[in-house]
Amino acid sequence: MKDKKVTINEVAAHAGVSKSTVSRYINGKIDAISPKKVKSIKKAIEALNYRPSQMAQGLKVKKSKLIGFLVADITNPFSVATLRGVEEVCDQYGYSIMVCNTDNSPEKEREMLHKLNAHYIEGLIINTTGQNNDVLMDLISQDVSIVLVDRKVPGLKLDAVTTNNREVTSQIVHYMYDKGYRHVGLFTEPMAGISPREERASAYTEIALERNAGRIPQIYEVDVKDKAALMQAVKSFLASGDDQGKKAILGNNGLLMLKIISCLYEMGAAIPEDVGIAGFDDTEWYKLIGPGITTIAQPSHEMGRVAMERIIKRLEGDDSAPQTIQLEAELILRSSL
Amino acid sequence: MKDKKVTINEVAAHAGVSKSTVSRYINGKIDAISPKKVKSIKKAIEALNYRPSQMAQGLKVKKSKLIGFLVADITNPFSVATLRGVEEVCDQYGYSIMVCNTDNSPEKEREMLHKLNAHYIEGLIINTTGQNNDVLMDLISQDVSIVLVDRKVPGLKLDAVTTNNREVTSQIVHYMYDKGYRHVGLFTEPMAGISPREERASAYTEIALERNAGRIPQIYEVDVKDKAALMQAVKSFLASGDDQGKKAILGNNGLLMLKIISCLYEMGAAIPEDVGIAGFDDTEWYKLIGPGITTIAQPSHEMGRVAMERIIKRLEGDDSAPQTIQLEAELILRSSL
DNA sequence: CTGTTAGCGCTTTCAC
DNA sequence: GTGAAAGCGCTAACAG
Repeated sequence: MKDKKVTINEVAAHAGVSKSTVSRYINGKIDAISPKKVKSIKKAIEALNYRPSQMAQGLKVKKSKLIGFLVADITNPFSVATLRGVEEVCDQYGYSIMVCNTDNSPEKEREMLHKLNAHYIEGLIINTTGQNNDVLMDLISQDVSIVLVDRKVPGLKLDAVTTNNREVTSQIVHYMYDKGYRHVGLFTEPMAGISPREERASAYTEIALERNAGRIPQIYEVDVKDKAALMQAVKSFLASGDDQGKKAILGNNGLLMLKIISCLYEMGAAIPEDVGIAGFDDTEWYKLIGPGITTIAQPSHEMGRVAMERIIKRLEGDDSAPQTIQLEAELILRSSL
Repeated sequence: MKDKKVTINEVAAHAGVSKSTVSRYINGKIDAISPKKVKSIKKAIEALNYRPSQMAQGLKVKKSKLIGFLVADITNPFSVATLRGVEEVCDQYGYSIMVCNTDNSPEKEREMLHKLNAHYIEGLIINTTGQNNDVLMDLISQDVSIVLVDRKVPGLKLDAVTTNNREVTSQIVHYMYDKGYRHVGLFTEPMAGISPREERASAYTEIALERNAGRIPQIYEVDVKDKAALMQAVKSFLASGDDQGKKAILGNNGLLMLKIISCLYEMGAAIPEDVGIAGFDDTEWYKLIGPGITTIAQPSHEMGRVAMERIIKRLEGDDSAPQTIQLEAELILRSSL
């Protein structure tokens, strides 16, 4: 039962060659080996069911074939879609993924980064809190390729993959006013220096100011985890102002949208009759809820792919200046507005 | 910039001790070291920002601190919830998780298994296709602890964590008939030897036979990916029989439910007026769709926790007979029936 | 073409 | 208490 792992030595013995030759074989230097030895090595490997140890290889060549994927919350469908994209190209190149959640906690993020580092990850795709730039720099200096997804960090010269948050936010806010809404409120998770949130808020503010002169843009920073507070915020928005003109909510991400809709549902508010709503991230159930939720679909899967491809390029030696790749989000009109 | 990684040797040099002593320190054998050396080592580690290499440690002690999580599809919310559970206890014990998707393909599963094996995973939590028992046995013989989640495999004596599929399926099917439905159709992904699907189908069949004498239970095996075929199946079910009595659909998992509801929505069928529906897995949006979807909530998060705890126990040396831990799913009544 | 040798970063006897 | 030495499984010169 305890076969333990078969090593290169046993293969070498079985095949009657030295382990260097087996090593050559493993590494594809087949035409530097005599055909007969190739055969016997191949046979030995099959007979013994041998698989080279990543750990040993890695220790030697400093390549773990591991990619870290550090997200705020894997529960967010956005993250899962991204992960899938990352995975696609990882598979293609023989990399494996280590997934970690930070729950948006800088401390946890720090811890995870150290852990990933101990595993000698070669690449890191991260949705950072922005509070651990020092650790990130450490990683860089140890030759791990990093790409930021979704969130950029001011002052960190790193590859990044983002969406055109400003443009698309303007677009939807304009659309909301065009639809006749007089009061558009933005609900967002705490901005805390997180770039997409800030970009969206800033684009929202700009348009809201422009389209609704005299009315102060209403931004509600809420904690998705705190249902009661969220309910409170929603109620407060609905009760706000002079009560003239229709109101609509713009939700900053899919998870938050879910919670907001949930609140509306509990309050018995009809969409879009009582209140319009639109938000970021498109999940498959958006079209099933009530009249269908109008939304901004982010190319999350694509973002994952692109991010990982960037890492591959870096790993292959590309050392051009860090670039941020901006992908286009798409406005999907349904009937919640 | 290229600081490269600092090693135990540098720490030893900096602290003026041998690397053995540093090693002892790392491994917590502190009271076997003189206090002054402890101090200087500690200082050196901090100064140098040293982190021991998992790879080197692992190679030496045959412990990678890596757990494999192999699921059919991480896109399924069930999998994500489970992953979160697994992660919780992993964090607690210093393990990291390697996540892989098999897409229910035995070949891909096999490949992933080999990859994980090359990384010397210590534990494996798997949602298996059931077609790679040989590889699983290999892993076992190499001392990796395996626990099956959700899906059991006949003939494989392994720890498993499942839900009480039969009981809860009976319960809901009874409930459906009690509610006055005369025709209950089960929609499931291909059973193909996958235990929960079979258990549910068998429980369904039993109750359907019992409650609706004379009518043959209707099981539709469909591919979630094939929208057209699914639509066809739904239509066929709705058109079936003598058209007397209300019809209801029982969907075998969350992803499938989403697709089915989507079909119903496109067909303009009202829930529950035109057709009742209920299914497995509870996702947060279930309650927001139409009248709210009646469902069977599986304790997926808990399943992940329990599975990983089992692995920890095994890793700690527990070698009692494999056990299957059955957790209770819960019927959540809403208004889709 | 192929084997010998050294060593990746760490742990672990085994003496002192 | 502590260091020297050997070795985990593998790769990479370096000879031959």
